Amino acid sequence: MEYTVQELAKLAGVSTRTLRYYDEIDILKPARINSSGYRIYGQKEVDKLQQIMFYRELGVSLGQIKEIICDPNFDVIQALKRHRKELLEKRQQIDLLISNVEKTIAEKEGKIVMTDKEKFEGFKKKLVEENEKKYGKEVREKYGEDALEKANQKVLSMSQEQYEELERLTKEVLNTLDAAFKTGDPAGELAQKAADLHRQWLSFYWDDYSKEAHAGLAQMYVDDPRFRAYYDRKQPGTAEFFRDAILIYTGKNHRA
Amino acid sequence: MEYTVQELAKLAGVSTRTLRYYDEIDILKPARINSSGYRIYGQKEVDKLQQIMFYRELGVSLGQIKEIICDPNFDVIQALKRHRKELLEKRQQIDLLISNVEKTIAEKEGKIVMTDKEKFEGFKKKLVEENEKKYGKEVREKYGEDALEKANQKVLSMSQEQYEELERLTKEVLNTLDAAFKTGDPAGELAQKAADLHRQWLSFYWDDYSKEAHAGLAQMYVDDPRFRAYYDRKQPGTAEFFRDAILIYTGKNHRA
DNA sequence: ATTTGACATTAACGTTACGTAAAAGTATAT
DNA sequence: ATATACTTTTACGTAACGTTAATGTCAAAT
Repeated sequence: MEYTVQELAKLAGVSTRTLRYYDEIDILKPARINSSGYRIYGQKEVDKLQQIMFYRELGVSLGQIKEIICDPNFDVIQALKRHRKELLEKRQQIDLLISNVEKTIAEKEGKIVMTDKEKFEGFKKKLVEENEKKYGKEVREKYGEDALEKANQKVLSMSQEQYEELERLTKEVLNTLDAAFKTGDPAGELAQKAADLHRQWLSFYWDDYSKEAHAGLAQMYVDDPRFRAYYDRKQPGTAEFFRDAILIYTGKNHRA
Repeated sequence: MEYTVQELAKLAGVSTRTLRYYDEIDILKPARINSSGYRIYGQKEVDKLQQIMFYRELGVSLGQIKEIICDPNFDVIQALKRHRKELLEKRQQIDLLISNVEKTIAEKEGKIVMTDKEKFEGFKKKLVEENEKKYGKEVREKYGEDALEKANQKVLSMSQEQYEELERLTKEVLNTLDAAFKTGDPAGELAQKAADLHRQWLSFYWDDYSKEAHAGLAQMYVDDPRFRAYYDRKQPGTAEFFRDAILIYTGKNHRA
C-alpha cells in the first residue's frame, strides 16, 4: 500500500507538517518522489513512523530517536519489548498520580492530612531522567540499582527449570572467577571466560544486554560495599579483578 | 512552611527557572519578596503549584491553566475530580498502546497480521475523544472494538491448558451455530445454546461480562467485514443470524 | 576580616517540534 | 475552463522553558 503525505498523516493522526519536518531532519524519508515532486510513502515507512511514535509517546526527543532507529544495530523487536516495559512503568506512574489526586481530594474535604512532599508524588519521573543525564558517572551505579530492582521482580516470575539453570550458572561464574583470580591476569582466558559466563548470567535478568551496562555494573561491583563483600568473600581484591576482566571483555577499559 | 525558589523547586521536582518563569507569566507569584529580593513561597503557593502540575501532566498549556485557576469561580475539588477522571482515561489510552505494542511484536514474529490502521491505534487520543462526542450512536460499536483489543491482550498471556480449553469451546460454538443456522430460528433451542456457549467463550476474554457488551459485540460481528467473513465462511447470513440469536439471548432485541 | 561556595537576582539569547502563512505548481471534476 | 483539493518550498512565529552572563547575598571557614 502506498500513501501520499495527507493519507499517511490521517492514518497516523499527525499533521502533514510533521511528516515534512521528519523528512527535513532525515528521520523519515518518503519511499520515493513521484514525477510531480509529491512524497510517496510505502510499507516500510508506515512501520518506521509507528516506531517513531512509540518513542515520542515516551517523551524521547527526535534527535535521540534518530540516533536510535538509524543505528544499524537497531533491533525492532527488542525495541518494542522495551516500549512495552516503559509503557507499563508509565501506567504505574499514572496510578501513583491517581492515588495522589484521590488523597488530595480527601485532604481538601478535611478527611486526611498530607505533607507537602506527598503532594508532589508521581510527578518526579523527570528528575530521574535528568539525574541520569547530568551525572554520567553515577548513571552506571544507578543502572545497576535499577537492574537490581528489576532482577528481583523477574526472579519472582521465573519457572522452576529456569531457576535451576540460573543457580548452576551462578556457581559456575564464581568458580571460574576464583580460578581466574589465581592466575592474576584479568585479560587471560579464564578471566574472560568468567566475564562471558557473567554475561550469560545477566541475560537472565536483562531484556536487553549492552556492553555499556555490563561495564557499568562491573564498576558498581567495586563501588558498592554489598557487592564488594560478595565477590571478595574468599580473596580480597576479587571484585576489582572481576571489574577489570569485564572492562576488557566489554572493550571499555580505557587504560589498556 | 515557607520555601525559597530552590527548596520549592526541589520539593516539586521542577527547575528554578520554571518557577521564575511561572512568576514572570503571572501564573504562580511568590507569597512575598524578602529584603534581599528573594522569592518566598508559602502554603497556598505549594498547593497552587500542585494544581498547575496536575494540569500540565494532562497536557494543558500554561495559558489555559492561567485562565482556569485564575477564574474566581475555580472549584478546586471539582477540578481534582476531573483530573482523576482524565487520568483514568489516560491510563486506558496507555493500555491501548500496550496492546498495540504487543500486537506489533506478535506481528513481527509472524504470529498475526495487522492492518496499517491498527498500527496507529492508541496514538490518536484527541481524535478518539472527538469521535466519541460527535457520534454518540457509534459508541456501542466502539465498545465491541475495545473488547477486541483486550481480547488480543489476554490471549497473549494465556496458559497452554487454558488455550486448549478455549480452542475446544471455539469449535463447539461454531458447530452449534452451524446446526442452529439450518433450523433458521434464532430464538430456537440450538441457537440459544450457541449464544450461551458464546457467552462462556467470551468469559475467557472479558473480566466482566455484561449483556450490553455481549449484544454490542454481536452487532459488530455483522458490521465488521473481518468478523462477518469469519462467521459467514460456510453459509452467508450466519453472522446476522448469530447476532439475532445473541440479541434474543441477552434480551436486547428491540423488535421482539 | 575576608574569602569561599552555595545560593539568589535580572537580562537575554538559544532550542525543540512543530503551527501557520505565502506563493506557486498539480490533479480531478464539472 | 474554472473550481477545489491537493501538493511543493520558503520562511517567520510560538511555547516552555534551558542556558549563559553578569551581579548580588549569606553562612561558614580561614
